[in-house]
Amino acid sequence: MNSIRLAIIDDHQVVLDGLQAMFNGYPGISIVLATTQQDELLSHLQNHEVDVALVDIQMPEINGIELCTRILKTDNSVRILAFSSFDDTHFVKQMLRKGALGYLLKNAARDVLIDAVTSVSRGERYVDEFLQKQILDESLTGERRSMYEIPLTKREREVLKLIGEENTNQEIADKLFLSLRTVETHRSNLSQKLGAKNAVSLVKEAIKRGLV
Amino acid sequence: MNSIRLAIIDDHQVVLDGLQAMFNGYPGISIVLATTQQDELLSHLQNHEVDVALVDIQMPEINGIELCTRILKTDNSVRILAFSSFDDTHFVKQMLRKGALGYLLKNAARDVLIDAVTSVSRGERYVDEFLQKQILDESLTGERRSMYEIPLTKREREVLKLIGEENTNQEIADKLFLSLRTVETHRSNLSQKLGAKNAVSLVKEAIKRGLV
DNA sequence: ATGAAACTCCGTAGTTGTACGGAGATCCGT
DNA sequence: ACGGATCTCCGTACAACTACGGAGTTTCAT
Repeated sequence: MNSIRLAIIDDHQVVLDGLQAMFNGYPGISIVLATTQQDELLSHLQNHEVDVALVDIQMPEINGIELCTRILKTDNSVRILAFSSFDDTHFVKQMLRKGALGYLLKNAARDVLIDAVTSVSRGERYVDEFLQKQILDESLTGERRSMYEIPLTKREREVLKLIGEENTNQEIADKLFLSLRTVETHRSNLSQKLGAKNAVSLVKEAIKRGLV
Repeated sequence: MNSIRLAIIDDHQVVLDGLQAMFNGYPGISIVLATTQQDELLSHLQNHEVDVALVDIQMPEINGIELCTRILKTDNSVRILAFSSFDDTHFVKQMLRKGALGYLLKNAARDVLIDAVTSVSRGERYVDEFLQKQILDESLTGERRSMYEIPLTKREREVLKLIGEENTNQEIADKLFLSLRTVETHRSNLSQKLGAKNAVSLVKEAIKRGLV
């Protein structure tokens, strides 16, 4: 049985080393690439076979979902295992929909890591136990959807973004070619959806959602 | 020559493993503790000698500066090496003032890590090269101080914090036993100091400063 | 003990955002 | 082709914040 060819990308050298160390004594997995550069990963994928890519999805300047897409565009046979300390369930679902086959939290222990990589290499979905439970809970209660998940319309997101960028309603109206009143409506809808008390809550939401 | 007794705290297991791996082949440093729990670190310090503590200063629920203080309160002979991916120079300075002897970025390579731990163990300050340069630049130009650094008075910080927590001026006045007008004054001073256009800018600042 | 900085408070006016509630136009999926 | 969601716009009244500018009182370091 061949060992699993694993490529790793993370912007922190220690994490790369930590992972190498973790997999070192384990023959079933061999690390074929460990890098901090997304270009390096992509070009590697063009020239070499890789079974699993362990991807840190919260790197500066790079959007995790975007990176996921690019990886699959380069080689759609790679199984992606997302690696993050971001535990918002909605984000997890997003990643899984965008092509990741697994989602692991950074505080995972060695055994879990090996287990996850192995599962994913076989084409099986693997989601961190904690998150699984979380998602299940949310599905059951139906109600406990994270703030994050409250769906906003495209327009609302645009407006929220501009609010976060310190525009007044009038400025937003000008930029989006809307009437002031329309912007006010969107804003009011946003406030209601997000349970926001005032501009401050809205900004915080905008930041949470990565709009700012 | 005895090897340096190093304690590590970080909330991610991989990072702990990565660090252990990095120091493994190096006899000059021996890791006496690697934990994700702050309590564990503190109780260890009470019963054992530790030369250097490598501290992840951005852990959930725990404020880096606060942790620093606690460590030194437990054993003020420990040399603290802050370990973070947060590269705001003002924050770095804060940490160094609050008792950390070194500040290292998480993307540091093995050699740098060893160098840093060794220096710090000798009581020498160690600051990440990139940050050193940054700080120097800022000192020279005098002007490029990060927004972060604009000094706020205690009251102003209190007010800014409450603004960030979604209070209206009236609510802030009530909580601090001030007149509404006073709060308005503070707010106006804050806006001026921070070049804030509106509430939104203020919140962003509050977040940057870790007040929220 | 003296002065600078910080903290406190106020008046007046004007701008911006919030809270109601109503309504036509458009897009999109079954 | 129909219905629901979305997007657009408006009236009115009120709440919250901003922009000026002025001034007395602590507090604290030299």
